[in-house]
Amino acid sequence: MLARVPSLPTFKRLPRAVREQQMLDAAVKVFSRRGFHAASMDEIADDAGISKPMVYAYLGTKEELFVACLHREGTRMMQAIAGAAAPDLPADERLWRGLRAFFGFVGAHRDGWAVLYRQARGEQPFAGELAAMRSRMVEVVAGMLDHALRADGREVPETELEVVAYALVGATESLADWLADHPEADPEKTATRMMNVAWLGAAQLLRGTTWRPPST
Amino acid sequence: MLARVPSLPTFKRLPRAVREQQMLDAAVKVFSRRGFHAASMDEIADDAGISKPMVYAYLGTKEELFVACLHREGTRMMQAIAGAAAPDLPADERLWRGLRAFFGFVGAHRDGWAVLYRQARGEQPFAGELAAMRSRMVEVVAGMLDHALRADGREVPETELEVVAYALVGATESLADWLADHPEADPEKTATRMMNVAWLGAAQLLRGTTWRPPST
DNA sequence: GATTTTGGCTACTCGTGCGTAACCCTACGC
DNA sequence: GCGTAGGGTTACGCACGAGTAGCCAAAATC
Repeated sequence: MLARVPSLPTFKRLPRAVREQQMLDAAVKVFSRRGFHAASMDEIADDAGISKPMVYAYLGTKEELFVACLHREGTRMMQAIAGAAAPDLPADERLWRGLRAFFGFVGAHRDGWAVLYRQARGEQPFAGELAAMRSRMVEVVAGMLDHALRADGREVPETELEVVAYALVGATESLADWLADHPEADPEKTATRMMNVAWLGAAQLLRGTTWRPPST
Repeated sequence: MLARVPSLPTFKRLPRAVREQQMLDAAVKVFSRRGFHAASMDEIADDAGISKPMVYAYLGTKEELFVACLHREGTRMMQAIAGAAAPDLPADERLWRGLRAFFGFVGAHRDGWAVLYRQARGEQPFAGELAAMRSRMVEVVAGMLDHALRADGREVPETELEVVAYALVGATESLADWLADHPEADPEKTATRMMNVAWLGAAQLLRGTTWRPPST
């Protein structure tokens, strides 16, 4: 019925690896704008300049696609940070470098961050995935604090450290959200601010200063 | 076809106000467990012990229902906090009381918090709603810092304060998540930890101490 | 130059779940 | 004692979007 146009030379046969990246780019973009559920596979395929079945053929179902996005972006981020923080530097220097790398990354991948990390927090199937990454971050930060403390001859129960680390990571993520929402803001400056909050507080804690609740 | 049982006395005619609360309770519960999209109106209605059309009649569409949940829980939380923090106390005392009230609330409404605030972060239609609440919190915290600073004769640009406040609020939310995930954890203790991170850091800032990036 | 592999498409099926039409019955006001 | 408003129900329409069947063509490969 359809007068099949005999393949108008849209000749765009590309190798799988390339197409997969295009699809992931499109997926990140669409997921970030619409949210996981509101995003449609059709729109993603469309945005990638390809048809839906190809997406299924290469990256699998919608959930698998989202996880693939999460992994790619997460790995990129981890690498950016790991590459910046040499483990033999003093704690504040390491923290500073890590933060700078982190905010630099978020600044450069604003919607990648916004899309995935913001999305993944809510949706059940992915919350675990994300939580695992966050855990690794918390671990690293807690390890750093612990290291600094021991070097100072002090020791603090693990749970305590973990909670503090959790708070710091949370604050950092929060500022990342802020950064993602303020396109004109400077990542470097944001990192400095975070450092102010985190380090001045952490320094006190490392020194052994502790705040105590007033007798109620 | 159905042999209609002539109204077995399930007699459960309740006034609108009551049913609405039951529905909201059920909605909060289901939304928090399943997430906004995965939650079905049927399940909510079921859980509230009522039929679906009643939910539509009283609370409107799914989105409207969710917003209603957000509002109820948000208002409750705000009241809990506002009731605790008298405005004429010193900054640290106010902060402490606010945090204690906050974590107390989250501890007592774990799934209310988890469900709504965690959900609302991701979903486009509600992100705004949530952002507005967060803004009010940030405002309050920033105002507090500003107040303390002025009393000390110092002054700091508004944006700077806002970002610091944002980080503190973020850290607090993060610990709230942690608390919601750890049923055995003590809200009071969590509040103390947060106070340690926030106040020891903030105190330094208030004193005028500032961290500066090393010359790269 | 034939064959197989790989990249690609159009056009469907089918489940799921929101929202509603149409109807029922009890309690209260008068 | 009777009408009516408000609490309640079942059973459906319908749209939307994930995932698929089936087919085509251009490169590799032999």
